[in-house]
Amino acid sequence: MFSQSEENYLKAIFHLQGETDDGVSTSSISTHLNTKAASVTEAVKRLAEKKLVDYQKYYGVQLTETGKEHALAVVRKHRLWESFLVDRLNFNWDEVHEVAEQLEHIKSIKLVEELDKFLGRPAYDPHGDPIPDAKGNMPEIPRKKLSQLQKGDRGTCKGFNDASSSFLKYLAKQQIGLGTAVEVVNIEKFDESMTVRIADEEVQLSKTATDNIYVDP
Amino acid sequence: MFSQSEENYLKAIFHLQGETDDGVSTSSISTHLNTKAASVTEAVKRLAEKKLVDYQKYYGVQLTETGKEHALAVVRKHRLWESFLVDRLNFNWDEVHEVAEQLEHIKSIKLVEELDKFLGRPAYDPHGDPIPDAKGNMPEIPRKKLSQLQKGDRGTCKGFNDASSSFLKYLAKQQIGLGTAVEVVNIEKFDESMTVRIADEEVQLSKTATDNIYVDP
DNA sequence: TTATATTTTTAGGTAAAACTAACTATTTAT
DNA sequence: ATAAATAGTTAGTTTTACCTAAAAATATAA
Repeated sequence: MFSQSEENYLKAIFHLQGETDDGVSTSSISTHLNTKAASVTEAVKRLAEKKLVDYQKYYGVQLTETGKEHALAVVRKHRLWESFLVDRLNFNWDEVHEVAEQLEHIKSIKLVEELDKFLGRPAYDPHGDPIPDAKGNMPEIPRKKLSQLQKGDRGTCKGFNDASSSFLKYLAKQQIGLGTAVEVVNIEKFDESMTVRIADEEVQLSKTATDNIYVDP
Repeated sequence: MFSQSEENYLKAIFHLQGETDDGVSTSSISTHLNTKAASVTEAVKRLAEKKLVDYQKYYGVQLTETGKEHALAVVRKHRLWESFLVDRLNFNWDEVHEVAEQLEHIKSIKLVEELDKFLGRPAYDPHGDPIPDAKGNMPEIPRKKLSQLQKGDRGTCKGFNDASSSFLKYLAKQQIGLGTAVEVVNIEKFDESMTVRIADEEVQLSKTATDNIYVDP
């Protein structure tokens, strides 16, 4: 089995890897996990020894097949627990992250399977992110960033990219949540900030914000 | 906050302390936690430094008020999670322990409170053990397992833990039901099986069976 | 293309939590 | 009451996972 720390590294690398095929840098991992670069180098060496990542000095890391499977298993648990907290325990979707960070490390295959069944095998978590199935397959959804919409376009919020609690609180304050209907009223040229209409209220959103909000047309 | 290891020590000391007022011995803790006595001495020193136990070299440890509160909080979480696993996730009562050992260390006051509410504020866990409330109070009359009675003790059956049909058939065959009066005639040392008198008949019950029968004195 | 800046790694240190082996205190039995 | 047995503690290691400071490699800019 793997330690919590190892699982956190796998997850971080998974998230940072994204679509690209190049290695994930030491510093990006250290930023993501709030540790120092030196600690990352050590951790990554341990992971490489265990064949969970491919690591080349000075050129970053990539998950191996095994590493990716494990990362996906952790992501699956994280998102299932978030669903549980919101759907069954009355948590708000912006206060589940830290707790799910702990719960995702619980080791029990039966627990995950039964939790999934109990929740009705949800495809998306409360943030709109897809939940991998037991084999690591994600449901595929076409998602657009709010920042990609044009003036006059309408959409429905389907997910949020940045899971930081400050961002989630910001969204809550603006009355934006999953399923919220938005209409682009105006886009400022100089900073790409957006004025959007939400239930007859007009709200100003920075490019940073609209980059992190996913919408369906 | 306290580490998992520290919480495990607190819980072990709590369980070993029982009713008595004398200190819990190093060796009993090491047996309970499957560690070595030397490790316990070290751990206990750390706990004493944090004012969670009173420790006198060579004379064992006792929980302080704070230590006891914390131990009870962990016990509460453990038993709530066991209830959740059995009542909602279709676990059998004999496969929940290891998972609950992990879940009991999750840190979130809201989680415990909401879980308790979600489960309908149960008074007993699936093993029949009382669940402390948020303040650390246990339900008044804790139920006893038949296996906890001594030779010569009498009791009345108040409930059964294992609801499997094989167990219920077994009980029916032995003429044991709700309200049945039992008297402990003998306890075998080597396998803890019990001879009980039920309406002038003597019956042999395994430890597995007596663990699943609750009695009032 | 060389100098500077940035990034990454190495080296050395710390703390928690376990271990073994050796020593010390307490208890028990003759 | 003293020796033997049992129990508990100390000392010295190990592993994991973090850190800082210094060195090395890579990237960038004049």
